[in-house]
Parts: sequence; C-alpha cells; structure tokens
Amino acid sequence: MRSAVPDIVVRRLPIYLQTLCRLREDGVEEIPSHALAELLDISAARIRKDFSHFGEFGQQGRGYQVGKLIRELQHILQVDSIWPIALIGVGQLGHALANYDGFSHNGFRIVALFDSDPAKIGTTVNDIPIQPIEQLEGEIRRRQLQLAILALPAPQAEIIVDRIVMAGVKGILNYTSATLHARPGVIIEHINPTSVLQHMTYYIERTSS
Amino acid sequence: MRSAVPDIVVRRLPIYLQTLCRLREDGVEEIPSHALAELLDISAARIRKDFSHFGEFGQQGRGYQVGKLIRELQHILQVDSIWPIALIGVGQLGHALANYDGFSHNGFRIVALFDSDPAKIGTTVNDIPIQPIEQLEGEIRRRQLQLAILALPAPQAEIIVDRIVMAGVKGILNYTSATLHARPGVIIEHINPTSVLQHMTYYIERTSS
DNA sequence: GCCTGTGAAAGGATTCACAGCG
DNA sequence: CGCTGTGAATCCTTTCACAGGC
Repeated sequence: MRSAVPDIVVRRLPIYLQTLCRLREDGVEEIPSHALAELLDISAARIRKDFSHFGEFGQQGRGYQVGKLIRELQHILQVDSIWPIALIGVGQLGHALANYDGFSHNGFRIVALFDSDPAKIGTTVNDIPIQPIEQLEGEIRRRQLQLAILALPAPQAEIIVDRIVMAGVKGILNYTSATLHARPGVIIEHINPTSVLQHMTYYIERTSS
Repeated sequence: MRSAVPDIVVRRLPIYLQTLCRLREDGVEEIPSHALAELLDISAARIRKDFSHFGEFGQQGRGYQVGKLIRELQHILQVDSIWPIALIGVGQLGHALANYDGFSHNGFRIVALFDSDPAKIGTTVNDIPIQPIEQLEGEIRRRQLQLAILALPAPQAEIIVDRIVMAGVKGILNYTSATLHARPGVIIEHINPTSVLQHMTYYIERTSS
C-alpha cells in the first residue's frame, strides 16, 4: 500500500466509523477509548494508537467527541461525500445490492447497473435502469465512475476487470468466486462467504452428522 | 483462538483450498510453492510455512500434489463432509444466498430457511421451505445445526444470536450491519461491504465527484 | 538441479506503562 | 482524578537462506 499508515490500521477505521455512527444515533456525544474498546472487543491502546497515526482527536480526561471523530474519520477515508458506483451483474445478488440501503449513509450510491441478459435491459431496480454490458466503458467514462461492484458469473470477471480499469475504475469489490489479479493503481477486494465459513469450521468441534 | 496454529494462518487456508480446487479443475496435478505464490500474489516461503504447521505435504524437487493437498486442507478445515446451515432472514439477500451454488462444492449446504414474515411461510426457495421464526430453536436442535447465516434486519440480530446459540449453533455468519458481541465457544464473523468499500476509498485519489 | 521444510533474522503490530494535560 | 498520546518492550509474522531429499 502506498502510505505511511499501516494497511491493517486503515482496515479498522471503517469499523470505528460505523460504530461511532451508531453511538451518535443513540445520542452518545462523548466516549473514552476504553468504552469504544469494550464495544469492539479490542484494546483501548490499539484504538488510541490507530487514531494517533492521523492526528490528535481526543481530549485528556474526557475521551473523544463522537461527532468530531466521525467527521475526522469520514475525511480520512474520503467518505465525506458520495462515491457513485457501477454494479455489474444484476442477478439475485445484484438485486439485493442495488436495493441495499446501507450504502447511502456511508458514502456510496449505486448509480448504474449493467447486465448481459437482453431480457433485463430497460427494466429498473430501485429506480436505476439496467443497461447493456456494451455501454459499460462509455457510461463509466461519462460519469467518471471510480468504483465498481462485480456480481456476475465468475468466468466473465477477469475480462470485465480489464474493461472497467481501462475506463478509469480504481476500486473493485469482487463478489464473484474468481481470484482476480492486481493491476497497478487499482484496488481489488474480494467478498467470499465460503472462505469465512471454512475459517469458522476449523474451530468448531463436530458433534454429529 | 484455541489452537497452536496462528489464526492468520487458518484464515489463509480457505484461499489455498479454493485456488487448488480451481487448479485441479484445470487439470493441474502438481504445483510448486512458488507457482501457487504467484497466483495468489504472496511469497512462496509463506505458503510453505503455513502448510508446515500441519505436516509435510510436499515432495522435494517436485512441489505439491494438488489432489493430495486439497484433501489435507479439507480435512484440516473440517470441510471433508457437508455442514448443514440455517439461513435466517429470507429477503433479497437471503434469496441470493439460498440459491448460491458456491456452497455445495465447498463443504456447506443451506438446509433450513426462517423468516418472520407470515406471507413467506410455506413458500420455498431452491426447494427449501421457509419456516416461521418460532420454529427456529426446535429445528436447529432437531437437525443439530451448528452453523447459521444471518440475513435479517439488524435490530433483530442480537436476540436471534441468543436464541440460536442456546439451541446449539457454534458458528454465525453475520450479513447484518449489527456488531454482535462474542459468546464463549461461538465464532461470529461479519461480512460488511461498506467496510470494504471504505477501506478502498482511503487509497483512491479522487479525480472528481 | 529443483524444491521443501525450517531455524535464524528482520520486520511489524500490539500492549505496556506513564508523562502530561484538562 | 481520568484520560490521551506515545516511547519502550513484548509479541507475532514474514522473509531469508540453506540443509537435506528427490
């Protein structure tokens, strides 16, 4: 990664941010590191050290102001304005993602849908029209989309990555089972329920069946 | 975690396993650590050291036999037979998961669906009937289900965790936005697209809105 | 020769523990 | 007094580099 801040720290920031947003909704205005630590099952020192990479956000004797810390984290993560996203592949998972309302309050909005099935073209999901896959590059360029979510069949994934990276996409969230290889300057992340389940079963003592 | 093997190593095993399965499908029978390393963008030494926690699976001068290594990893991860899973919450995401065919070849099968919406009870998804949430504990006990996937509204998640843990569930895959707190002997993992996207945007240079 | 498995070395991350501030 | 921010110490992970086997 291209920063002085360790990537493992950056990966924790979204957790902090989302937890703080929930606290704010509950009316919490101030919180010390040890209380946040307990909520998240990690150590208070880690939280303080994580934040210290970016500045001094707390106040001695009191803790952190929730609202201020949220704004700092949103700024650091660059989610203080909305990122428009292209969603490629509108099957069942794509439908669920297009309708997911967790994006909108966290800095993202799916603004364009693409699918290769002619029967779907022109229909809408969550008021967003599904466009033919042929229009992918044109639309990404026109709207300057930098993020894309892949929810299409795995065999098509690598080719689509080539196309969208050419068109300017810099971050790709991969829901397919394909292992995509990195391109310089492009971040690819994989969401894979099988891996998570297989990690869990390592620790579970089988009782039967 | 309760083992001598570092958890970070365990987390990589599913990636190795799934990659090896793909290689086997492509007809690859043998692979040296450096080739696997290149596919996965990690170092060959790490792969060898990871495997070395569990035994000696390779052969000098040749590498690893793909089929043998797959069986070893399946055994280590306990996915050499099928884990039945309860899926709780059959909205759009739940539908997508119930129909997802990536589970079946990797050690898992969703065998029971639950929802609190009376209109859905009795209908089936992928030939699995949706049952009322009241039957949750009974069905988990009867079928001795040890894994559950949560795909329901976040506010209900914590209560459901209590109930399914009481009924014997040992591993929970949490698709809700709720931060669930740990119970002794129960593994809870969170899949959260917002966190992944927010991690990506940290690294992307914004060119425009 | 090629490749694994592994001690030893290097590099990171987390925790400790406390100075210093409100 | 309570809490942050942080150097120092500890702990953990990765890489190096090579002995030994095929």
